[in-house]
Amino acid sequence: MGQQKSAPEGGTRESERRRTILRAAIDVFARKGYHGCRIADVAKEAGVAYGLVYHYFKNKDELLETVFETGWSGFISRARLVAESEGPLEEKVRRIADVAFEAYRVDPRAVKVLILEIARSPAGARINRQTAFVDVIRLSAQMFTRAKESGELRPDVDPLLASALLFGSIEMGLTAFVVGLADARDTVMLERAKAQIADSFLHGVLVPGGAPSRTEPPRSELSTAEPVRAEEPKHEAPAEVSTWKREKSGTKSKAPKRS
Amino acid sequence: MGQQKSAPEGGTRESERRRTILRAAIDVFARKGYHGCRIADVAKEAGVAYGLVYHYFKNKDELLETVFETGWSGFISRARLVAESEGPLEEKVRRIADVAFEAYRVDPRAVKVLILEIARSPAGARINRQTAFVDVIRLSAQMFTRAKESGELRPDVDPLLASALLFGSIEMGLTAFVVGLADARDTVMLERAKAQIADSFLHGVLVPGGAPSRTEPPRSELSTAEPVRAEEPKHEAPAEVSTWKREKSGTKSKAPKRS
DNA sequence: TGGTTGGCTGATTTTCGAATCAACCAGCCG
DNA sequence: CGGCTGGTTGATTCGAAAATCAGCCAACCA
Repeated sequence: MGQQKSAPEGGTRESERRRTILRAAIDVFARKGYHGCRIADVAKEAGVAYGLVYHYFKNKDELLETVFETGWSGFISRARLVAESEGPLEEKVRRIADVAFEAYRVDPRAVKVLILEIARSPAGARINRQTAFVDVIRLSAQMFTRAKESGELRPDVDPLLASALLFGSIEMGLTAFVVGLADARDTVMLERAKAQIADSFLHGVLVPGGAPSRTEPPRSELSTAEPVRAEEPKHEAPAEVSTWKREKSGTKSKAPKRS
Repeated sequence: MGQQKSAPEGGTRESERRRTILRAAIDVFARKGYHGCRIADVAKEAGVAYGLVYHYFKNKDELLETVFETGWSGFISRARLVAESEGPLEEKVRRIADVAFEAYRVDPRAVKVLILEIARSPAGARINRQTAFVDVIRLSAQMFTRAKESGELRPDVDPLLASALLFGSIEMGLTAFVVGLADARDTVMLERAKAQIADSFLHGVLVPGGAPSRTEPPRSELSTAEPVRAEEPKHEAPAEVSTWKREKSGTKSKAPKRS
């Protein structure tokens, strides 16, 4: 593995390959899941030789780890910027939701991987995935603590929990799209979702009368026009759920087909 | 997964073994995750021979599937009962939170498996863990739709999304405990968490003044064309930051140690 | 133009664990 | 008692895919 890249200049060119592979990894992971794909799939997607993947990444785990850090660090730094900025809590919360949804808009597949493969990955125990999540939660918990001190937040609200709830809402909101519960192509829907998340979260958390030192616009702003779309996104199969008949005997249950 | 011999009686004795294995599977999955453990681990945990696992379960997938269904079915039926009952929305929401937290109190490890293993769906989509989850969301979405019709719910709230947010909050709230962010042994904390979840969710969703039984809320639609969001999305730049520079250094990587 | 370097290749080796299976044993029936 | 039945065992098999490695070749230098 030595593969010293002591050569500083060639870097760019070299990184290009590396990035290509990383990009391919994100796409493949998003499509088949981390465990459901082989390094060969990633290599093929990237259009490079199998071995090259190992030239740039020590092993499959490191690949996922890198995908994670790459995507997550972006989100975290943006979120931190917002959380530590000055301004009313309400605005911060909305901006955090913005950050999350914007990330999704820009690169839905990357977000999908983060949410599906990493956010809940139990294996994360050993690596810092969970730690990373915990970090964001703590980060925003501080934001809430400060808001509480300044009287913007209801005194009976626990900062840490509030923080967890906010991100829980955001995550689940995104998950709805990721999983296909809602149509991700529907931009309006995305906007509305973002607004509703911040909105419903805030009104349960903010001091009813409005924060002291800040004139808050009368709530609302949501549903600008557009009647709520019929609430039944019919597409997406009903899923056979209970109908699920294990059987498949012959077929090995593992991954059925590859590529 | 009935498909267990047609003989209904012998069931009990035989099931005992089966249950032991199932229980062991839950524990092991909770500890190392589905992919992170081998059948051998489950067998050892259960104190039975390796081969016996295959006597009761067709394969590893079916084992997880069973764990999953077993756990979900309980929660789902309870939740359905609440969702379809009569009464004010507020009460229903609180009871749903109750159900979730009670499940956690009774068997935290099982809940952990459900929560952590939930959204990951094998590409093949053969196992629908998420389907069960989606079902609950749809179920409660119906509850919200009804509440909306009866005027209990703000008209500008999307039922499906509201449903997702509720469970997102619950899930993340529980996750905080699962992950150790909050001390799960602290009963008071659990109670408070449950209350805060329902509370903050409700206050952002319920019609402020309480719900008259049938009055279509006159609440003029939030005027607002769109003034509010002053700062608009800050056009997040490239999602993937470029901050990454990580060197592959000697991150450990694989997980050499197996128990 | 010959030599050296290093990104790159992909067949080969190794690892690893799911799934199988032949044998074992306890109870039961005739 | 002896033979049958079915739960139980764990070493063995076997496929899949992770990781390695012996070189290839293009670019660059002397």
